Amino acid sequence: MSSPSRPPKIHDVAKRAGVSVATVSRVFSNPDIVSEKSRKAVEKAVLETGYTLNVLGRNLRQSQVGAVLALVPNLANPFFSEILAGISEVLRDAGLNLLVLDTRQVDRSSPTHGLRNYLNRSHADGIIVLDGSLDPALFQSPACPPVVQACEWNEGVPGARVLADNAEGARLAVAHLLALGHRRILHLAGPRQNSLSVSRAEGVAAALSCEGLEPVAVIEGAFTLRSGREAAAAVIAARPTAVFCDNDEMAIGLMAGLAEAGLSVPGDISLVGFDNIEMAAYAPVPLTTVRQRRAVLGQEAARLLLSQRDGDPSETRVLPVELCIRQSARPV
Amino acid sequence: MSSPSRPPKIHDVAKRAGVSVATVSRVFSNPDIVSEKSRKAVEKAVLETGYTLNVLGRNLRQSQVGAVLALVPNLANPFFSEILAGISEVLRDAGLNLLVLDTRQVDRSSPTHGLRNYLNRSHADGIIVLDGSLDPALFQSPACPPVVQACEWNEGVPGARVLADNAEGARLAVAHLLALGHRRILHLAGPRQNSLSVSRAEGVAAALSCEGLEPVAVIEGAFTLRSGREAAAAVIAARPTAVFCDNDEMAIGLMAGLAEAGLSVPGDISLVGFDNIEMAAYAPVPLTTVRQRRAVLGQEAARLLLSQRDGDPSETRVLPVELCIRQSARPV
DNA sequence: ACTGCGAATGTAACCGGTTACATTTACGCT
DNA sequence: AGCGTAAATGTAACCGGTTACATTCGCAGT
Repeated sequence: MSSPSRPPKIHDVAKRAGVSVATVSRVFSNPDIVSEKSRKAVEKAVLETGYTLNVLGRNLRQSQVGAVLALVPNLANPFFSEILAGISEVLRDAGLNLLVLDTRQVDRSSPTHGLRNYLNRSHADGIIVLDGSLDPALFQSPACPPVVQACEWNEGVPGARVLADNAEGARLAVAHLLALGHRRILHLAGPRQNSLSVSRAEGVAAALSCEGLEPVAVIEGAFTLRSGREAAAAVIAARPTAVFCDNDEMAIGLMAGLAEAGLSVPGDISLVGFDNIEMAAYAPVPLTTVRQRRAVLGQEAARLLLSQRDGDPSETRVLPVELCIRQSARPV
Repeated sequence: MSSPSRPPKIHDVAKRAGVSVATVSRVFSNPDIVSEKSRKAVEKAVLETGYTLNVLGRNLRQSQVGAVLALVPNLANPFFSEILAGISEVLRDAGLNLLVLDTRQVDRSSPTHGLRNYLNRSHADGIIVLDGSLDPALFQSPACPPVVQACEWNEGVPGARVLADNAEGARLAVAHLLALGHRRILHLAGPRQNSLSVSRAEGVAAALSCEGLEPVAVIEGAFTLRSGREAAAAVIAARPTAVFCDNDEMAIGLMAGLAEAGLSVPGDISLVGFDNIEMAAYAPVPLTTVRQRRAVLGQEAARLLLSQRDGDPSETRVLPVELCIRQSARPV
């Protein structure tokens, strides 16, 4: 449309439309306060020049980035993708972009490089932390934007939290096994220091203590398929009649490991998982598990971040979970 | 450390260190050209004031965003998470951030809103497109930054491409089935217009034509577990001895559907998938499939984008695939 | 005609860095 | 001492918008 040389600036549009730059700016940010006549003139000039707003200029002046950073422990882990989708959805409606950073890929501790650089108002307008293993000191800086923790959490980190009712979910799962008559129940847990593992262990203990029981063993896994399979030998050695797994992937891995050892699920051992990933229904034996709505969790995290940014006090929101009964657990 | 009022600016640091703002700036961007003495003074002043660089200012001046945008068809689909991880890794090493946008969540066509706003130099320094179904006209604007297509692609979109050797993968899979003696082979494909489906269909045809054969049927699915399961009835009706599925999820879904119908894999029907998702090895019957390295694909896409940004000509890179033999396919 | 007032618009400072260019400094050499 | 040159530093313009504040305009009321 115009000279092919350099991209048109707001100034060019203003000159062409016969108005000031302020008016052009207002047409973009607050069209209602400019007269019909000027507005039309500006819109025409925009079309003629092919002008597009340079967001960098606006962002600098308004001291905002227009993006929120999500810190995920492992971007390749499908568990997080649905949470991210929920986050993304809410952010988009608020006109914000989603930045994603894999905390594994980044130097977590260096005082001057690595993660610290990202935790800055000029990098993101807010941060959603899905990784409970980060140093809380990182978030103490006055330059750090508002923070919301989702899914996993860490006591030292300030700001709102949104999490599934992990203890209740584990309690439901184990209560289900107890109701089926199981007494020798094993807990295939996540990493010891992980906040999810801790609260799920509480739920397990709560359910078992009603009957005066304890787990026949607690085995530590890594939330992965492989670690589930590798736990099979140790599980068998403990001779449980049922296993509660801290997530579905370990449960499915364990299923494979038990099959290799010639044991059948649920014939020899009953299994309950956690998360209700889509694959749970398609496992060798459809998996009884605890559903947590990951998309909702992401949405809620984004909403909390937005309201925190607007000055609302930070709160902790606990999302309900429910038992999803399939075929991997049955009476002794 | 300093006044709690407003965050320190580069000017404050300069005054404190007794140097000019230019020197401070140079300490950050090019420390080698400033004298030892000044450098120490600046570093000391930075610590004392708690100064942190405001990236917005720098970005505006340098007309760069410091981020690359990835356009994914469905963020909740775990297939993409590993690609994103690969992209993220390379970008991080180049000092760039990863922005993610779910193209489902966004108005694809509006001329003034939706996607178009994002395809702008002031939004991202480059774009990686993982969605082959976008209108190529979107990328024609002179304000659009460099584009790389990965995985799926669209002929009309300019720029480099990186893709797995889909045709070869499909050919390998079907040749494997032929070698096992299968003659009645069915193709459970992706959506008809999808670029992956198209090239995989070519590979299927290439392998079959060597024997003068054609698929006994082609069924269109949606790359999902559910669509695989739902295809079971139509599959059975066509009476194949083997099925090649365009991805692992449909294969696993189909496995479930066949089991419900009382058919065994590979006893009654052999199955081959595509992708080698982690779950493939843990399916009810470990799935023979075609491996494509998704992380590598993402890395390569990011590398191509970087070199394209540096002025290198855009090229198309085809990544090798390999057959991964497990237990879901066996001789007739 | 004059005043008052709200709506519309314009001017110019400002956001916080980077960097071209000018200037100063340090130092070796005749 | 005088000069030339390279290294180090400083000054101020610049990136491209937004917005506080001042100004002008339009119109109703007396």
